[in-house]
Amino acid sequence: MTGLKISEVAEKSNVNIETVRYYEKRQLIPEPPRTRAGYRIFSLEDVDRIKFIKRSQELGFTLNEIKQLISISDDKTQVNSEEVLQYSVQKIDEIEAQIKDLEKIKKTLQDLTVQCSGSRSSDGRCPIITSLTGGDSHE
Amino acid sequence: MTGLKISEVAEKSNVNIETVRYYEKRQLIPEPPRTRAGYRIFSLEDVDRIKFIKRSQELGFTLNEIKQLISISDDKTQVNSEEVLQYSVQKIDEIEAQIKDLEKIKKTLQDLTVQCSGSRSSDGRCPIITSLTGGDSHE
DNA sequence: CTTGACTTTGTACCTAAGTACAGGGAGGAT
DNA sequence: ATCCTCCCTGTACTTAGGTACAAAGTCAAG
Repeated sequence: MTGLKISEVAEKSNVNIETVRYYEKRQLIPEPPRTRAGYRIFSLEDVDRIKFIKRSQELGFTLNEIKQLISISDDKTQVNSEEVLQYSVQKIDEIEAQIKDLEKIKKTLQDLTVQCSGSRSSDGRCPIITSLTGGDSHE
Repeated sequence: MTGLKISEVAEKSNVNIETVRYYEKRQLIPEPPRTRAGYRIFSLEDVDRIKFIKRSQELGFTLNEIKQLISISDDKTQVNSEEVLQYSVQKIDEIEAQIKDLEKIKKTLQDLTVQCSGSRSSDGRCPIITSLTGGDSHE
């Protein structure tokens, strides 16, 4: 009686129906049992798992990483905590690297726009363009 | 005599040969003239343009945006500077938003790992997993 | 003249995370 | 019995920026 149809599970977990089927195919959720007619029957645990997937994605994990995360957390040995921790620390490092790259890009772009605003009255050529075009400055 | 073959232009601008053809198809570089046999003939300006594209990509511009940038800079009216400036300012905003998102993700992940390291001796369940799985905390 | 390195075109494949659609079956209300 | 809505499968398409490959033509050296 607690069985949910695909549209129900999709709605409860705020994803598209196709996404549910896609997660099943990617083996991120277990293969659900079926009615005699072939309809999938989901449980509230499936809803929780999909929400877990979505929250993990927001934290920057890919579906493959999430699959790993799930298998670690399903495996209830005492060591699992260690592995997940390592995963997360690594992910934090990756995010930090991304932030650094973006900061650098931002700085470059800001420098260029400052130059551009400053020298506008001279010849009409934007320093952003000329700096990108000509001067083989960084290689 | 200054004509460059595709492999030469690719090497000089540090991209794959296929990438050069791809940029031509995407109209990021002008259609080069051909020899009677159909071989493309490039110039040093093409090398500069490809380098421009690559540098712009590093600054976070997409190929479509770069195409715009090129058409603005080719159009030598006095207003071009203004447009490029606006483009860049907008891009800076986008980058800032991205950085903010990443900072937030990083903070969440850090909080979780701190909790995880702290409470490791209790029951072996990692707080990262349990916090993602159960507690419908944010929605 | 043959070999090897290069070029041409067109098409298909790649990652990531889905979305869309076609063609068919099922369930329940009228 | 019919209608509407839902579900099934399988396949193709999407974005972005390329990469890879096959079959064929070209060029220069030996």
